[in-house]
Amino acid sequence: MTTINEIAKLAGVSRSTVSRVLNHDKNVSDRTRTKVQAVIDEQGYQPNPVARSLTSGRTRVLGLVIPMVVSSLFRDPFFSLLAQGISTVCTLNNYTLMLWLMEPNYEKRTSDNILNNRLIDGIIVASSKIGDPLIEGLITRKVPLVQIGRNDCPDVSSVDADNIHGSVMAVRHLVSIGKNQLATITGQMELYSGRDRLTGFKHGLQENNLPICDERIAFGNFTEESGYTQTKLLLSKTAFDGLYIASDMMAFGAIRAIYEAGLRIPEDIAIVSFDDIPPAERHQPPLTTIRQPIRRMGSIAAQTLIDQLETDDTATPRRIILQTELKIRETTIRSEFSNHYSQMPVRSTP
Amino acid sequence: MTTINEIAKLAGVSRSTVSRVLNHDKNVSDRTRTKVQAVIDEQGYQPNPVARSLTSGRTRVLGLVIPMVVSSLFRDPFFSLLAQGISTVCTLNNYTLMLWLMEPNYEKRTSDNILNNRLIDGIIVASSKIGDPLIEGLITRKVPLVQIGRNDCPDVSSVDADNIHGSVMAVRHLVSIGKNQLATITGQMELYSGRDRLTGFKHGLQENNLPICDERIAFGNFTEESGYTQTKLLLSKTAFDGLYIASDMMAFGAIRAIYEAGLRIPEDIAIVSFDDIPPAERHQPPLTTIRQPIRRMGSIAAQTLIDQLETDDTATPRRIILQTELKIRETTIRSEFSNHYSQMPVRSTP
DNA sequence: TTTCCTTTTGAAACCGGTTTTAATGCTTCA
DNA sequence: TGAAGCATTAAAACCGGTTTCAAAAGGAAA
Repeated sequence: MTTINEIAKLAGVSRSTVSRVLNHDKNVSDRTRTKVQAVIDEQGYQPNPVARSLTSGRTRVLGLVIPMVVSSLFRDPFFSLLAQGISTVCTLNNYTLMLWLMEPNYEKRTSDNILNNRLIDGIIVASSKIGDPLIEGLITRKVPLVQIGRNDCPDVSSVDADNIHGSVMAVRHLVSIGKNQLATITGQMELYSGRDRLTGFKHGLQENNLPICDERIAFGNFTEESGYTQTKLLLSKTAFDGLYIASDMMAFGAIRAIYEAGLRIPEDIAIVSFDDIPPAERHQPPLTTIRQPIRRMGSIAAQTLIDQLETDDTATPRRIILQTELKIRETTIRSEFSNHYSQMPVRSTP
Repeated sequence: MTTINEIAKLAGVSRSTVSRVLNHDKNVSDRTRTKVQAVIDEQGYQPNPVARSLTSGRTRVLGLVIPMVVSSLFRDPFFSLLAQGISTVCTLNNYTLMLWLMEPNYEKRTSDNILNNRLIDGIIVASSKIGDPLIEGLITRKVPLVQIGRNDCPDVSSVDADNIHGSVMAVRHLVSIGKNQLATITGQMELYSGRDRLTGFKHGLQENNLPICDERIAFGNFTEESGYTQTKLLLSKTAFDGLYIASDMMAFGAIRAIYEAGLRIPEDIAIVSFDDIPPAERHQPPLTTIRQPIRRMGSIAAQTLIDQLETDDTATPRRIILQTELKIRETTIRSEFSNHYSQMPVRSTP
């Protein structure tokens, strides 16, 4: 691999000069610059980023941590979309992305790896648990950090969707279509997104003078599976005509459970969920859901982090909250042309 | 951040000695070793990996490239599972993972970034297109490489599922349940996995003395969407009682199309797909599919690459082909207790 | 032509490690 | 007691860049 010394020799200058040309330093005469640049181009020379990093202290590498609290979480398109948003911004800014998937089995180990890794300029942590030691560690070590999802610590930058307001909108919508016995299935209570969506649900009930009944609150963990089982649980112990469920994935499970119970959607139970991942629209029936701009959250987080790094201002935290949007589809309002399953053959006798 | 010099000073030795202790060099007296180690532990000193890399030429970073030929591809759990497998092996071996998602819009740009990036010791490329210039570039630059998915070049290591044999099994199964008018929807022909599954399908037909009819071959691209549209296309132009479709995601689309056409599964059309991603089993109806061990492909690829790097033997390519398995579910054989949709309410009149 | 100032360039120091080479100290043995 | 041999350690060179500092070159003014 060619080094700066060889380029210097070929161009007949010192390596300081080559370095200046590489870094667009103005203290180089035009004649020298063109001469050196010609050699660089001819040799297809690229400076060694490791050597560069050693002096500059910068690597142009960002870290992305995705805790797989439940390993199946990553199957959820949420993280794919997030990664896409982040990756694109990195590419456009000539950064590269280092990925850590935190499997529960190796949580401690991965966490240590991340903390001891000095290759990254900054890090994005997606939906970490409340009080996650990794976050504490990153803060102590002053690693520039942007969290996806809100956090308590006001010193940390974060990008989040307005979970509370989104949830209020969900309740309003259910009320507006005449539902008044509302139940909810929450996400994980270890995540702010899980808590906030429950808080918003309660706000919504209060706002509409509806009672908050504990037996109409079931606790899920964002997985399809938990959506299914918690819906069954709710159905078994209480009556309700509207369900606010904290993620689309869980809604898929809920719909299964509701159909298996022989109930109609939305006539018997209307459902509003949260996320609006791509399959939400394709699903039968298509989900009414609170859309959060997942991919955009990723790109904004990356852009924020890069801005902080490039302006050398990692001290002042930036906290960004993105608005959500109610997407009305057929789990709350049956469209005129809707035909959930109506063309699907019902099984003849076994 | 503490450096080796400070440790040396504190321990009252030269930095060479500290370096020896760090690298478990035997030429250090026990007395000195304990003394130095004590200081290291006390200070919580970790050597700077960038500086280390500069001399060692190793970074302990692996690259992972996921071309998003269709941007929606990454929504497919295939890549999530693959990434999981790779990530776990990296963590266990103290490697870190650098991720590139190749968006079609920035393909050239990303490709250049990857090629000019000298931070990685080796790279794993997942389902690259046939003749992908990135691969050529990596080979020319002698970057240690493992491909997920087969390739023509015998010099490159690869990990692949046995697409051809798996497809033959699919046909055998369809024939075994009495189907003899078989159609197929292929994956992308730019991918070996797409081609091989078609090849296997044809082998299967020949083996069973069934004709190969061009109008029963439709060309998809692995997306749910293409599964839907290509199934409609097939239904419109030919009759068939068995469908071999090259991915689970496409099968989801195909099922939609078949139900919309008012046909029964598996009575009118039986379906075998490929992959066995997690939703395949949960789907209604659950998919009969050829299982490929996706996560394991990822971990084997990573382990192979790491082995090659650590044994300094990146010259001899290793080509690994993993066996597939037929998972029989309800898109080919209705179970006794099956109840596809039978409990789901059919829409009353609008 | 000389002087002074501004550009431009090269030499040297540095980033934080590893590795080679040379020096030191300690044993061992004649 | 002195020389040889070995284990241990320090000094120095190196990895491939950037940056500081000083020197050289060039140009303008006197």
